[in-house]
Amino acid sequence: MEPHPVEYKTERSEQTRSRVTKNAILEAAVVEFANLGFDGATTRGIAARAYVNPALIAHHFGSKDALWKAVAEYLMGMAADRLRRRRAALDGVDQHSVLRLLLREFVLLSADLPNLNRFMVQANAGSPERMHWLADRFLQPGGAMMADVIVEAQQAGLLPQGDPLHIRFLFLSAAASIFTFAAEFEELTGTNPHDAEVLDRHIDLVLNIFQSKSM
Amino acid sequence: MEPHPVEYKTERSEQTRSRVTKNAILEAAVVEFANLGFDGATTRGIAARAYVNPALIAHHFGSKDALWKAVAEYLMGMAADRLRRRRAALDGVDQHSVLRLLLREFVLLSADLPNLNRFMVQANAGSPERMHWLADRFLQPGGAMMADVIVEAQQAGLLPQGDPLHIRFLFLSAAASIFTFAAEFEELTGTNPHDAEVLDRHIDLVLNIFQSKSM
DNA sequence: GTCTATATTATGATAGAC
DNA sequence: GTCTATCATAATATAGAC
Repeated sequence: MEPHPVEYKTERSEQTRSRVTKNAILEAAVVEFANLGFDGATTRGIAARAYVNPALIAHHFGSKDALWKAVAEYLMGMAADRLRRRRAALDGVDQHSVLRLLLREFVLLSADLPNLNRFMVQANAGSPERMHWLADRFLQPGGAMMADVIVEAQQAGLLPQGDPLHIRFLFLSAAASIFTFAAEFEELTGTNPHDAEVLDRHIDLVLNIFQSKSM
Repeated sequence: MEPHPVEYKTERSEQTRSRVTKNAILEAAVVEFANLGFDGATTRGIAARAYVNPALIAHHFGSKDALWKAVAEYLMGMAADRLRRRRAALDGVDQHSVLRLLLREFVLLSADLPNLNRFMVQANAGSPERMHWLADRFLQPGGAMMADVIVEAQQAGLLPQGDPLHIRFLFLSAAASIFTFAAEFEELTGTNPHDAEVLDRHIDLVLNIFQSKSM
C-alpha cells in the first residue's frame, strides 16, 4: 500500500496539467509569432488561441520575449532533430540516394512546418537583437551543417555549383514557397499546397530544378 | 501683372506640401506594413517614420485599412510598370534574349523592392479578406501575365517544364530569398545581398538554376 | 497552478482650434 | 493642411486570492 496515493496522484496530475498548459501556450505562440511577428503578436492572442488564462504565460515563461525564445528553440530543435533522425535512418544507403532523400526531407520539412519559414521571415524583419540571438544560437551551426550537405550534393551533381551558403537560401526559399504563400497559391491555382498530389509535384519540381543536369 | 500672386503661390505651395506629406506617409507605410503586417503595424509608428502628425493619416487616407490598400496599389503598380517598361524597351530584340532579360528584371525587382515580397508574405499570413482583395485586384491578372512569360521561357528552354503558376512561386521565392532574409544572409555570409558583386552572383545563380539544361 | 483584478502604457479614430 | 487634445479600447505585466 502506498502511503499517500491521493497526494501522489494529485502531484502527478498537476505536473501533467502544467505540462499540457505550457505546451498549449508554446504551440499557440508558434502560430501567433509566425503569423504576426514578435511585435504584432499579443500575449492575449496567444492565450486565447491556447484557451488558457493570459496570466499563465507570465507564470510559465516569464515574459513575451522569453516565450519568443522558447518558440525559436522549439522550432529549430524540431527541424534539427528531424533531419538528424532522417540522416541516421539512412545509414548504409548509397551516398547519392542519401543526399537526394535528405533534400527531399528538407522540402517535406517546410511542408510540415510552414510556421518555421514564416517565423524566420518575421525574425529577419524584426529587431536585430533577436535576429542576432537566433544566428548565434541556431543559424550558424545549422547553416554549417546544411552547407556540408550542400557541398556533398554539389559533388554528387545534385545541386549546382556556387557558394553553399548562398545555395542554401535559394533552396530553402523555393522549397517553402508554396507553403509560405499558401493563401496566394490557393487563390491562383485553386489547389491546396498540402494536397498529396500537389506536394508530390512540388518535391519533384524543386529537386528537378536544383539538380545540376550538366554533370 | 497677376491679380493675386501671393495667394496663387500659397495655393501651389500648399498643394505641393500636401502631396509631399501624403507620399511620405505612403513610403513609411510600405516599410511598416512589410515589416510588421497589417495588425502589427501602427498608424503612430507610420506617422513617426514619416515625421508627420498621426492625425494626418486619417486626413489623407481615411483609415488604416484604406492606407494598407493604397500601399498595395503602390507596390503592385510599381512592379507592373517596371516590367511593362522593361518589356517595351526590349522591342526588336530576339525572343531568347528578351526572356532572359525579363527574368533578370524579376530578380532585380526583388532586389530593389524587398518590401514587396515581405508585404506579400505578411498578406498571406493575414486576414483572408485582404488576401482575397489582393488576389482579385492584382495577383490574378499579374499572375496570368507572368504565366505567359513563363510558358514562353519554357518553350525557349529557359525554365523547366511544369505548371507555370507553380514555377512562378519557386522562381519569385528564390529570386527574393537573399533580400527577404537579408539579415540572416549577412549574419551567415558576412556579405550584404545588395553589394553589386553579391547581386551579380545571385542573378547568375538564379538564372542558372532555373535554366532547363536538358533542352 | 490557476484565477480575478488592476496599474500602466499604447493603440485607432475623431473633434475642434488655427 | 496641420496641429493639440481626447475618447474608447486593448496591450504587457504584476499583485494577490484560492
